[in-house]
Amino acid sequence: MANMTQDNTCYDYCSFMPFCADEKTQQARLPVKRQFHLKKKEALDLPKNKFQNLYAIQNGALKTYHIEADGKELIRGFYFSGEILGYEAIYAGQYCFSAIALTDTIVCEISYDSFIALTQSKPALQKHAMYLISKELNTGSYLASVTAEQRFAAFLLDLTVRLHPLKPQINFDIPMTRQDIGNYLGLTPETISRMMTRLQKKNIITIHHKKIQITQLEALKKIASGIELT
Amino acid sequence: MANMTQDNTCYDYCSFMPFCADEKTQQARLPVKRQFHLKKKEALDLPKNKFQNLYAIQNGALKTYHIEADGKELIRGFYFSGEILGYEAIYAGQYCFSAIALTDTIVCEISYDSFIALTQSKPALQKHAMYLISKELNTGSYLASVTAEQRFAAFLLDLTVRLHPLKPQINFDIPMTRQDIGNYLGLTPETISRMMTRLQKKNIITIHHKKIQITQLEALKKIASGIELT
DNA sequence: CGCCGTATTGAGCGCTCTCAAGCTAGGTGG
DNA sequence: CCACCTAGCTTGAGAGCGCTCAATACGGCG
Repeated sequence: MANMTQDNTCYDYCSFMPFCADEKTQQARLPVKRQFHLKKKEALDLPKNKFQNLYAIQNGALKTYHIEADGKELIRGFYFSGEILGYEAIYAGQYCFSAIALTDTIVCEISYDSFIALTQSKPALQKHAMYLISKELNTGSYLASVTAEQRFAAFLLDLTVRLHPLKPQINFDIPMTRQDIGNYLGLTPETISRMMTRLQKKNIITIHHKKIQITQLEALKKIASGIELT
Repeated sequence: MANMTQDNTCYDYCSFMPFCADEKTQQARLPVKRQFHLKKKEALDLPKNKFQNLYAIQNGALKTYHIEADGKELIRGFYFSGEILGYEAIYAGQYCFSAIALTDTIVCEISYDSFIALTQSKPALQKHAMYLISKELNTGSYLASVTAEQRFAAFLLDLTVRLHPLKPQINFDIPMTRQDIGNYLGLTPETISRMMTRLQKKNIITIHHKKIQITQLEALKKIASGIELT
């Protein structure tokens, strides 16, 4: 059962659970090949030059990135508890990115072939698979927003939902650095810092280091959607 | 056979062909519900509030967009011959965007349920389906590029491949307006125009209105990847 | 306690936007 | 067939947002 760690700590939610456990029998259906317990800043060991596994983040947070021709790191995305990493690699047939844990993280390795075989047997599971990958097509749509404030506000809203899939939280720890946020949003860490101060001065959020509280959720949504309050 | 129009004009390629015709028997497998012959600027009729079809662009070009809270149009993507529109809507259960033809375009409407049923029967087809949707996850990755010149160069390279899937072309007609390109890349039409003149002055491309020729492909790739030549 | 990665804040610059004016091409109607 | 008309494109000048560079402060970890 993928949402149960080896030390029997039970986590609430994994989008991959329908593939791992039968609703009635609670029997495992999709075997977890390996389970990684990554420390903060530890890299996820992805096979070179061949795609063969999907990775379910059971608990924690990861970033994926790759190094550009000019040597700069480019962050492609963040993955949190219950999310699946690896769909992008199906097309290329290999993982054209690296992944690093942002906090201590538990990851389940799942064979893509067994995954396909399992969805073959159950139409409902295949629909769920399509649902999950379609969901990923919709992530990061706010990267198209124009201003830095808009993009950053949308990013915070994204975190409220994705860090706690079962119940959105307005109080949480930001797991990544200002640099990572900036890289992902196409901004500099200085700009992220300035946006934090600006939103705090507007009494929309409260920030202490990694801890953030959203005090005016609706105002934040308005900023994210481009409706500025003067 | 989905890559054959009603007037018997045969087009070279459609990524959905494996679903429509059996390689050996050439028999139709996935029925095309409706075929739309859209004139330039004509909207594709998408069902409201329910997702139930995928749309294969048999020939032509479309843009998808949606209207932001502040009333502005935001272009989400372009779709060309052989590409499939609709995967993003699986997640939300509805089409949260509109689609408009950029040129005269032929579109095949395919039932999502029959599509799922067909992939159930053939593992190879399901893998192909996953391959196609994974491909879409990788589109537009260059939107993260920093400078306007980089993004525009990458956009041109994208067009060389996607406008002619069988054989990349360095001579082609740009099907969309400067405004559409700018909107998609997060730039203004003026900036697009300026980038065109700049690349032309560098003797990397030649542009006359909609007609473009890429005269130095490698130089364009270098610009797209951030390696500037001084 | 001291170190180093991370974060904040400020000053000045540059890329892209905004606004505006002219230009081009294609379509329409007389 | 031509004059007009309009949407789209080009080009220029000035403004502003976010970047660069730099100095300082903070905090986790040994």
